[in-house]
Amino acid sequence: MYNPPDPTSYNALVWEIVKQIPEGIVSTYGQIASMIPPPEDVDPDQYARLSPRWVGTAMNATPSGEGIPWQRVINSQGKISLPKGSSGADEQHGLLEMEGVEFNSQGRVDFEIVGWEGPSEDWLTMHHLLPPRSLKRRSEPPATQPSLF
DNA sequence: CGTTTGACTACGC
DNA sequence: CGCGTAGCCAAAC
Repeated sequence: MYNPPDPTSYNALVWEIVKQIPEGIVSTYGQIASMIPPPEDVDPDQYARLSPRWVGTAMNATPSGEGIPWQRVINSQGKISLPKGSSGADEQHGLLEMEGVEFNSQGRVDFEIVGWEGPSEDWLTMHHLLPPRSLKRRSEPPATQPSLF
């Protein structure tokens, strides 16, 4: 994968966003990446493909003791991404269950129930970020969006 | 100094 | 549901 233009500031931004995830709620690498605007000199498509991995890299470098709820970031399949059986995966699973997040028999959470909707519009605007893409992949998307005008 | 390997994701079988 | 693939950088081996 290739790395973000400025890994240091990118990581800090990722952690800042992760801090906004409420207890008992989870987000995904891709959803967090979708809030961070692509640099102007980067192809949007390429950015969309690679940025989730940058978020993963940022999470891997999460500093401890700064109140960053790293456990609330899982993959798009609703599963924990840390190596299965590793102490890290066990810890993440435990912390989430502690918050009331439930896993089914296949080790997956239900985004319909615990999926994050993202920070408030105000917070996003304040930080120059984009609205996150929804975690719920509905087989039946809203065909007709009520006109706002 | 050449290879391997990433806390990812969407998509096809 | 599980497995393989592309993406194509850079740090760790």
